[in-house]
Amino acid sequence: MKKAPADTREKILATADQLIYQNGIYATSMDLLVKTSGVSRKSIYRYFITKDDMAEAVLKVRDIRWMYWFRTECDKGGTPQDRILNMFTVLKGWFESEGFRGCAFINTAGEVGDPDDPVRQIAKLHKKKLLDYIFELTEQLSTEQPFLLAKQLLVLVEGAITMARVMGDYSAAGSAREVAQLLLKQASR
Amino acid sequence: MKKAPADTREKILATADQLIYQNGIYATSMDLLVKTSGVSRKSIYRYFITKDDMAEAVLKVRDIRWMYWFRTECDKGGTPQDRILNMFTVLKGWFESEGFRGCAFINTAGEVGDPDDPVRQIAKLHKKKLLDYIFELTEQLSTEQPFLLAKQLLVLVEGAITMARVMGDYSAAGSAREVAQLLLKQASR
DNA sequence: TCCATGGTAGAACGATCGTTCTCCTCGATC
DNA sequence: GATCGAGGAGAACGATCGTTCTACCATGGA
Repeated sequence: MKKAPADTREKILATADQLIYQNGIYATSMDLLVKTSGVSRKSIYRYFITKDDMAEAVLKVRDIRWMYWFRTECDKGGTPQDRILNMFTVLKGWFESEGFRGCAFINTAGEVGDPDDPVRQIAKLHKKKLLDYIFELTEQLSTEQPFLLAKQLLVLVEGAITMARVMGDYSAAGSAREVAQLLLKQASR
Repeated sequence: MKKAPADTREKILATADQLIYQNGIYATSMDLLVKTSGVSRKSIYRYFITKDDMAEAVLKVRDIRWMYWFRTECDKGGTPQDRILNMFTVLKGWFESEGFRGCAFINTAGEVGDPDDPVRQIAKLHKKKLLDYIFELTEQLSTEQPFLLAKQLLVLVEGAITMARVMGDYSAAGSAREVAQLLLKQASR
């Protein structure tokens, strides 16, 4: 059975995603990617023009996959309030999962200095999507300024992720959750 | 007048600090450092065993300098409450300052995958110092659990910095400040 | 049967990396 | 005045980077 053309591309993306998430873009050499994925150099360059092009594709896929996963997990909560608080429980589970290395997009922003770099745009867009999702939730609350609340909640989410990554303090998810609880109480008055 | 031996070392550190902060450790080549600083390769390697060794020194100096600056700026507030809220005003000023590129230590955590790497330890310690400072402030409040409050405030600080860096949203400092205000109101009851 | 296609293996290119080296200059100290 | 150490300019080393190339293999449709 001949492999479908898309299979090779996906194997490249899946392997590169793991390598980039674990070690970063710079530390992921094409040589390492070839050896780890079992895909030849020629095939890699058939599907991607350059390494940067491939890194972009990897991050775009991760953006979609992560957002879908996060949304699905959080939406298991019943009320909008539950879903909002659920975000921080989901984060805690993520922190404690094997191979957790923080947010790939925050890491990318740390790696790539130029704010106009394509991968930085992807990172920016990713956080924008996250803000949009939180805004969807706060809109369902009977609060006066749901967008301001969404931004405040995003600060909590980003803070927890950053503390987990830099300090290794996974309890930051709990701290953020406590604050979120207070915010919700305040918003419902 | 012959230059004091320490002058060359400090020139290396000052130049490397700027380059690393702007572009990251990987993107800062020794070649670029030589050209930018005007210090010869030989002199650099006289004061630092390796590039990694130099990067460590750079981050250690920045840790001390940033903490001193942040502390001094925040302490201009009068009451402990003022100082705590002042943190976010100071952050906003930092975000809007020329050449702002986020927190060098969060960036380092994004660049260096290995959590046991020496530079990652420096980053971790830096955030620990920041937590200690915030704890000093919350201890002066008549609240029951000053350490928990300090951790919550640190989540807000890290969240604001991360949003400023990744999204370019400097208003995150204001969002974090609003939440901090609510936390203080809650703590003083 | 032939041939286009997608794949692997691996050599090879030029560029750049961190690091070391040689050769030269200058200024302070004995 | 001789000596020594700090520093500068730049060549050079081996390693590794991203990228391209050649050679060969396997498959499926005309």
